Amino acid sequence: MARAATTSDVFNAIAEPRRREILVLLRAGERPVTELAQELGMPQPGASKHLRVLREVGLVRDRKSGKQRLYSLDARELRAVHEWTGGFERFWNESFDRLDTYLQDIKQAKQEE
Amino acid sequence: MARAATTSDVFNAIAEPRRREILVLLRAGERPVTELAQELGMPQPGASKHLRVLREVGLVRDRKSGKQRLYSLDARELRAVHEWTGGFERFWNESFDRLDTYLQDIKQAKQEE
DNA sequence: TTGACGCGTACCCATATGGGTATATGATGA
DNA sequence: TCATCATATACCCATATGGGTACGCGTCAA
Repeated sequence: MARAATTSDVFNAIAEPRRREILVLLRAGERPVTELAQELGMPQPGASKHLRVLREVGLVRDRKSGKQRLYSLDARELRAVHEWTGGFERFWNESFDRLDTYLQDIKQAKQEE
Repeated sequence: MARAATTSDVFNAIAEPRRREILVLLRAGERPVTELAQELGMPQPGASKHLRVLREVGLVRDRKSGKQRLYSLDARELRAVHEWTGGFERFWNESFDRLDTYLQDIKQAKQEE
């Protein structure tokens, strides 16, 4: 069954380093494929494929402009990832040495409810 | 060349829904593999494999306890993901309709420097 | 020492993935 | 209409991935 389709999951879409680079590049504004490919140091078809994945999960948009197709960022989906990881914030804030104690406190508090 | 090794990249490690579930489950405290497998509704070897990936990227730790091996969360690496996505915050906060204007403003401000 | 647990690994398999090259498609300008 | 530029697709390939099953290994109790 392999992994869930990349094209349907934002987490999977940003699992690719190149795609993350593309998103970062697009923060500076919309860009045509060729330019992105150049900045990534990869052939155009490769960039196009990555952009397709990003488009299908909704992380980028495109609009035609003459012969070109300009891609732009649509970061809304990234918010979900940000919030999901945010759900672990108290765990990385806790000193790891104290984590055990911390968990025991929670457990105990729960039993006392 | 396929994708970068899952075992070396946190983004890749959390691209798997099951692995994300495991992390969530571990927020409640350390657990043995069998229990996790049960809660995930998957055979133990499968859970072990996912746990191995999580361990190799440093998202979980394990300690032996008699016949069991207890896994616990180490969310520190998730912070990187949280911060990376956080770098896009201003983009999902901006109304998308206004994004163009926003970018132009930035561009103009830059030229005026 | 033996048997039962709890777990990690080895294998095998179907499939998704990313890269590369060639080529189809679309739009523009002469 | 034709040549050209900008992109997307179609293929082909090597490889990583996740799932399932069988099994090896260490630990504990009797």
